[in-house]
Amino acid sequence: MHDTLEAFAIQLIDLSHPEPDGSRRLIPERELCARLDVSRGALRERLSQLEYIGVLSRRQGHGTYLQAPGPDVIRTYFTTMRALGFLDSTEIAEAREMLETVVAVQAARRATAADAERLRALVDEMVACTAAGDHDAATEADLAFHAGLFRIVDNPVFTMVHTGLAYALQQAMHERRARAIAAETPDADGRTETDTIHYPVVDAIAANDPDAARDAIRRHFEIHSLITLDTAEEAPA
Amino acid sequence: MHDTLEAFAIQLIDLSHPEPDGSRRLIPERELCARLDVSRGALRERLSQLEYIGVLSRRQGHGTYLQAPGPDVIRTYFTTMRALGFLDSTEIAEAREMLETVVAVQAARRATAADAERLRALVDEMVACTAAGDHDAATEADLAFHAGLFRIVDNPVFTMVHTGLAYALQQAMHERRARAIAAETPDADGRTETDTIHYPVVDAIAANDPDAARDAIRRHFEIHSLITLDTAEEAPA
DNA sequence: GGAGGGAGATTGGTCAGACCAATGTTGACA
DNA sequence: TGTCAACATTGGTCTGACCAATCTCCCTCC
Repeated sequence: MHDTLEAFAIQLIDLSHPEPDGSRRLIPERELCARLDVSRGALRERLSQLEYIGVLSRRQGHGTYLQAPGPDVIRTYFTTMRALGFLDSTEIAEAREMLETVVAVQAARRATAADAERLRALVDEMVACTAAGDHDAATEADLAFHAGLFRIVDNPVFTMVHTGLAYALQQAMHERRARAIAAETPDADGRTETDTIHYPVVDAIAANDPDAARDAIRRHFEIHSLITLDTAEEAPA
Repeated sequence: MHDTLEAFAIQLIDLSHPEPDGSRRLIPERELCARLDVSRGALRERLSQLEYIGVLSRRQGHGTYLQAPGPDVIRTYFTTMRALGFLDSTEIAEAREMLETVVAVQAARRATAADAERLRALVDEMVACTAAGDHDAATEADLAFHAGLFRIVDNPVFTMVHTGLAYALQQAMHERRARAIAAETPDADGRTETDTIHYPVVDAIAANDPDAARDAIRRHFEIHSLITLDTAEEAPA
């Protein structure tokens, strides 16, 4: 078992059979051991690594499957690094904002009218939730809006990284949003600045105007940044 | 062992002792099993996951250490996904170019004169290598230049992601560069377009001009893109 | 005949103990 | 004092067994 993980993974393809849903079912672990001439313990160590990165799932009493990883594959990666103090929230938040900026610009280049409408609907929903006092739902809609930007650009690497960063920041984002809401004075329509700042982003994307999108998302982060939210974490070292 | 990986990792901190180099040495596996009330096999499955993401290293006959992950932690992640066909080179290349674009812009905001000089030296070296006919060394210098952009911005998330993407593209990049060099006609100084296109990036960064940096890096990718390099890969499904 | 349920098979999850392999440590010997 | 062999430490692997969740199939009962 001194192969690289990718070499090991490739071997598994030949030791599996296709399923109707597009995944591939591996032969049972005990057979795999025999075929690869390795003990079950060593095999399971490798399988658990592949499971960790989301390309493999195991169900007791059912089987083991090779599958396309979901968008949250990188999630545990960042949350673990953050939990151990090897990344702090400031660094994660900074990366997220730079990522969203470039994605908003790219989305403005690529968005169809339908894409823009979907985005606008999400902002409308967020505003409605805020007006109704349901801040948790509003935060959900907020997250959906940002995920929507990535959906337009439709690059799996960016989507995975962004999803992972969003998870790692989730706690901080909820707290920050609650604080922002509390500090803001709603206008006549019950909208907070946090809500309305999203519309220029939608407008720019609907107009396919990358430069306007860059300005709008930048203004958004100016009043809604998570950077420097908490820097008091300490590394375990 | 139904904890999340980050919860498990946090437990380990208390079961380790600091080392002079800043890492933390875990107590032996057999003791860990007893303390965590779990079998060695199950424990090792978890440890191998942490090892995979680079926050833990194991040396036979030596010990197990918690450590800060290096910049290449995400490498196996992308290479494995690519090997299994869940990511293709086009997607990886696109992400890399968008990432480098935003990083070049940010670098232009933050770069000191010393930063810019380091970058310029790398391009000079690349040009010298090309002129001397050492295309491998030139490619190395090229990679170092792009890594240098990330060093200026100094965000560990971006650095990790970029390093991982670069690894996953390494083969493709070498091939592409060899092809580009072969197709180009050097100018009077023996410089190819691939070489000289880097200087405007350095100039923009030295001038702390983000907009110029964006234009320069975009022009760079227009003649040096890896996107659509190969799209003939097939998913194992 | 159809629905429900239980026995058994399948398969991943865990455990225990042993031995192998690499590394570090100690102390005897030249 | 330097060298090296024996031993201790520690991660790496193997074997075989049993547990737990799930599925399959057939029997029973309505």
